[in-house]
Amino acid sequence: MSGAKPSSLIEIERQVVSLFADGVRLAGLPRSIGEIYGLLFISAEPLAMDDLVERLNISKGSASQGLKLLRTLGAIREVEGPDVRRTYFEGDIELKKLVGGFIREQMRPHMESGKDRLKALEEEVAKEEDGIKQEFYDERVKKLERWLKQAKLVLPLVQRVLGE
Amino acid sequence: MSGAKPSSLIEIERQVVSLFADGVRLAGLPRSIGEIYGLLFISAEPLAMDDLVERLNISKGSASQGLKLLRTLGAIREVEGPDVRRTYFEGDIELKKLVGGFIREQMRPHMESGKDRLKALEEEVAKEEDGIKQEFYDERVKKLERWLKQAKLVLPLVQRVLGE
DNA sequence: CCTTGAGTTCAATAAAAATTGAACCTTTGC
DNA sequence: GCAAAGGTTCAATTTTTATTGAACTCAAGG
Repeated sequence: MSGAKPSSLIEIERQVVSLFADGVRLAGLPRSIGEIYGLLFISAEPLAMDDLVERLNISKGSASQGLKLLRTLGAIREVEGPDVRRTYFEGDIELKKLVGGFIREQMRPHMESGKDRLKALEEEVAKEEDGIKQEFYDERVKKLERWLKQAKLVLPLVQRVLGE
Repeated sequence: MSGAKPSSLIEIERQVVSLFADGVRLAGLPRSIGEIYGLLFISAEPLAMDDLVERLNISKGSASQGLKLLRTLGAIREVEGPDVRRTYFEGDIELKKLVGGFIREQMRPHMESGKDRLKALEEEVAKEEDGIKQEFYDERVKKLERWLKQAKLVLPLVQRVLGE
């Protein structure tokens, strides 16, 4: 009953956590991911999983999975902390890196599979007997291929612009 | 029992519909939106709501709501069709316009509200008594403001690049 | 080796989001 | 002015997604 637990959040933290919780939704990520990143972002000291569980009122499971995803995105980093038994984390606050990780992990895979599916579609169009229809379908598939190419062009550009 | 209903989709249509159904998820939109847009995209003739309901096996409600959203995004266009009583639609196939509509309708509003929330956060930080902490929080808030500015910078750039 | 605590996994559950369908407008043709 | 058809709305339901929590692994200390 001695060390007062610094549980729950102060108003500033609450606002930042909520801001990120909503923010990540726009990237299709679950709320808890945003909460975890948000608290790490606004914390001067690195935090261990237990801190996140306690202060955000989330389960050990959520915290563990959230930290895993954030690590693969390169959004957080493992650092040393007061207790050598624990793994501590701090947020990476370079927008470029966050966006880069998101593009690499969440967007590229979709685009790759899209490429394959377009290929299959092309083959299907080749089978079409009606010449008029075939030409129309072919035009549309070409349009899709152009879209994919443009998307591939834009992503690195975005990353470059975010690199200050 | 005379006019055979051209219900369900041919393989090419099925693939395109499925491609868009998955594709729009990455923009956080519901599957049915992608299906509707996909079928319009791959149809040479404009379609009315009833056609979508029948061929995609979705409810009138979904079709109506889906068409509404796609119209506000500027992704589809109302056109004349064989039956004067009905409203027919065709897909707009300019990527620039699709992305533009998405940015305008789905991203800008979030960014606007983000601006307000950052303002509120700034005020909260101003109340912080501990000077050291205040400086740290202030730095982070400034970082967030820079992020927002960069996002505002990138969006028009993306739109411009997609303009061929 | 046995205990303790950090961290992971995953089936069960809760929460959120999309979809349905029936009731309700609205316009048109008679 | 009313029947019929296109279209919309929204509460109820289904489906999907996120979260929990209990059982587990693993490493370190005694």
